[in-house]
Amino acid sequence: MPSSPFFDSIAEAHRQWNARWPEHADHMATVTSVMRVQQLLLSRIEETLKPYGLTFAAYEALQLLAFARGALPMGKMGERLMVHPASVTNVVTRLEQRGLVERRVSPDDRRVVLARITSAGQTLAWQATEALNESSFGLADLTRAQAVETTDHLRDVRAALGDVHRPDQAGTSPRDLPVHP
Amino acid sequence: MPSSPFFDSIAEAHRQWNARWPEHADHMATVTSVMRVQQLLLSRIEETLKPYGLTFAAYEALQLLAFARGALPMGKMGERLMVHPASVTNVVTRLEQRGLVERRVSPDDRRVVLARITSAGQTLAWQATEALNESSFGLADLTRAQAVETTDHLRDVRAALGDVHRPDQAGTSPRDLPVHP
DNA sequence: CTAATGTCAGCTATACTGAAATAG
DNA sequence: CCTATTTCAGTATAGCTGACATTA
Repeated sequence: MPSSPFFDSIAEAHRQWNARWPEHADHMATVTSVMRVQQLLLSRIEETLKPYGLTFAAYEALQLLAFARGALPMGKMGERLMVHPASVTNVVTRLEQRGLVERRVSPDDRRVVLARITSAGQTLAWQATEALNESSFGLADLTRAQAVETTDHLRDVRAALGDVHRPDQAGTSPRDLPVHP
Repeated sequence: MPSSPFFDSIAEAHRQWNARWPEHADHMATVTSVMRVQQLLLSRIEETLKPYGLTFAAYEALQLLAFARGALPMGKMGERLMVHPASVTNVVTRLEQRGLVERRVSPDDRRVVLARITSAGQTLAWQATEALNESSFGLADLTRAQAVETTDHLRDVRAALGDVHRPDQAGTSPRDLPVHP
């Protein structure tokens, strides 16, 4: 919760940075803004998900399987979600204990464990998604135009972070998944 | 449609959402973008901070005290950092054990505990800040103009989240800077 | 043989809850 | 008596490391 309604702590931090390190203040402010928005959004989203017993990480894993046709290898889930392999084991185990997901060994490669969503999991994923959609993922006060613009700018940022290639530069350089360096 | 080896998982998610819940796909994409950027940035930043033995949360607390003239009440730190009071106790205790921060009871209100940075803490905070500035907080590939634009858009988002009230205030984003180097 | 996949134990850190202690 | 501030114990989760078994 914000301390004072008319005090923007990020603007304040930008001022202080600008007085000392003016070359770096703008990038600092961008990073701080991202962190703050993420914190606020995560808080709202987890509040929305709480009735379904899901954290956002658990929801992301479940929704990934809900969209997937058939089963996904654990490793593939880690790539898509950009989380550590051990974290995939962790979250899938908890979903499995609740009967939302099933594990089975791949017949093609017996090292591989496939995760598949159950019908109970599909039902819960659908309900949780409905709730998130109803709340506009916490951004109900943002117009769709603002949402699109923000996503576009964040695509530039993701491009600078190597997460995506700009639409105007097709297939030029490598992509490695920054999961664990 | 050729399945490009460089596919944007956020664009992919937006496409899937749009096929099912077109009213909500744009907001979903914004939230997913914020989460992804935060994840990538945090990873880079914590890598930069690792030589100093600081997590990003610990750095934020230390830097808050480095900017503060004198001491800050624990509760005030929690407000500024937007973290739970128990988390403030947690991080300050760890900083105190390393001699970077000192606690003392406020003479004005003996319920209040004041935290003050030590000279060792000031030195470490300065070094860590230098390292972060040098790395442009992980955003070296982003121009300053892009950084400013992104911060501006995220201010709209923060306004929609109640984090700031008047987005049209001047002085927070220097628009008189060169647009492109 | 080496490499890949997933799991496990163990560690650290964050974040919250509810109770308690102290002080205003 | 009531409220405010901080701490503490306990719980849950996230994320990582290193070791390991299994299999390709």
